[in-house]
Amino acid sequence: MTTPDGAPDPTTGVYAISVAADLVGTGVQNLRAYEKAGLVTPQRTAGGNRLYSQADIDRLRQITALLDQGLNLAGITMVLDLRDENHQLRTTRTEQSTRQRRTDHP
DNA sequence: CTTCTGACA
DNA sequence: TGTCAGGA
Repeated sequence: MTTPDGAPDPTTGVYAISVAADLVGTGVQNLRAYEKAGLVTPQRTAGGNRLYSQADIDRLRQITALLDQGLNLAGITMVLDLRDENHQLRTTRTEQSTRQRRTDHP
């Protein structure tokens, strides 16, 4: 089930674990370890194969970057959680504030 | 491709 | 603790 280098499967639009691994620059075993730690949650095929989307690849890149900076998996979990949480808060807040600004200064 | 297990810095 | 290697 090997996919061509760097190219996502056209039918599924996602990467196999092997291409995701050397795309990020690590082994497949580590990616499973990251999933076990809850750092990434790739979808699964009917056969049980992991399907890494482009968003998952970006997430994996952030993980390795944070890993190089000396954080452990627990720390990275907090960072990514806070990052998602803050993103939600920011988007809702900017929507409200723009709505507020329009009413304050028409 | 999957899971599990053991070993190393 | 995270990473890597081998085998089912």
